[in-house]
Amino acid sequence: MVQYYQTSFDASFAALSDATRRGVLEQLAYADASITELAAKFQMTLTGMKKHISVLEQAGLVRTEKIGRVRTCKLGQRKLEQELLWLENYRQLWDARFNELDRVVQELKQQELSDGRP
Amino acid sequence: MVQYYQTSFDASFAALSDATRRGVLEQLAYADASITELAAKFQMTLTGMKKHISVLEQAGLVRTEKIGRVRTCKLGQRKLEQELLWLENYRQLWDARFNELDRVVQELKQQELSDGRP
DNA sequence: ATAATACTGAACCATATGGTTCAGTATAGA
DNA sequence: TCTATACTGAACCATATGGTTCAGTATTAT
Repeated sequence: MVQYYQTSFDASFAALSDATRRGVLEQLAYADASITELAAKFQMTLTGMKKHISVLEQAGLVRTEKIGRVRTCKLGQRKLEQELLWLENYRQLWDARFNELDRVVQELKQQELSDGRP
Repeated sequence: MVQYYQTSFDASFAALSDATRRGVLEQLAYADASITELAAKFQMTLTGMKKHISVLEQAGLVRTEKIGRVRTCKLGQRKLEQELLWLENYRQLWDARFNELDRVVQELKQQELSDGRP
């Protein structure tokens, strides 16, 4: 894994580790929203929501634009493709690892069998 | 999203938000390892590595077994399938959202055109 | 001009995180 | 039996997190 990805992964997975933030992302996938709207929907103070938005923005998952006194939040440029690839790769390794174990277990069983009947 | 998944997602994404822990998972996908081995590989005290392993264990990503004085760490039962599904779904929503924006932009262009020539 | 709205920043709080050291305990090896 | 190894737990530390309140500032509406 390249060093470059490390910090980026840290930030995006950390951003995803909070239910409110995952909810915000889902919400923004449905429609853009202001801080006030999001704060209301997730029952939180404006300041609290602002912090979450900052985290998402830092991770490149959300982009915001302030027009007048309203800051509108939209989905950012990152669609978590690298993270998706990491997970897919992991699942593949996991499967390979467990298939290998299965194989070993099968071999042991074979041995038992051949030990059983000479 | 069902409430049940929330805490589980919190734990697994939080576990993945650290480069050392992702490294440990990759390592364990390759071969089981003791705490000492992992601590050496990631240049950290035993106690430090033990904490990471605890986090991974809590998240169900790693399973350990102590035989004699050696605790061996192996991949856990969770292969992050739900998390993978969440990311896939998100990417899909993201694409849909941006395609929609493209469509709106196209419509605006069309309008400009028809405004241009009566 | 006044009042309401929308956000922002600082300060605070409790708890978590990622690491350490130090002092054990339990097991394995000579 | 003595010693080295492998882990474990408590305590500590600095910093981050997820939230709050309170006191602003900037915009919009009346």
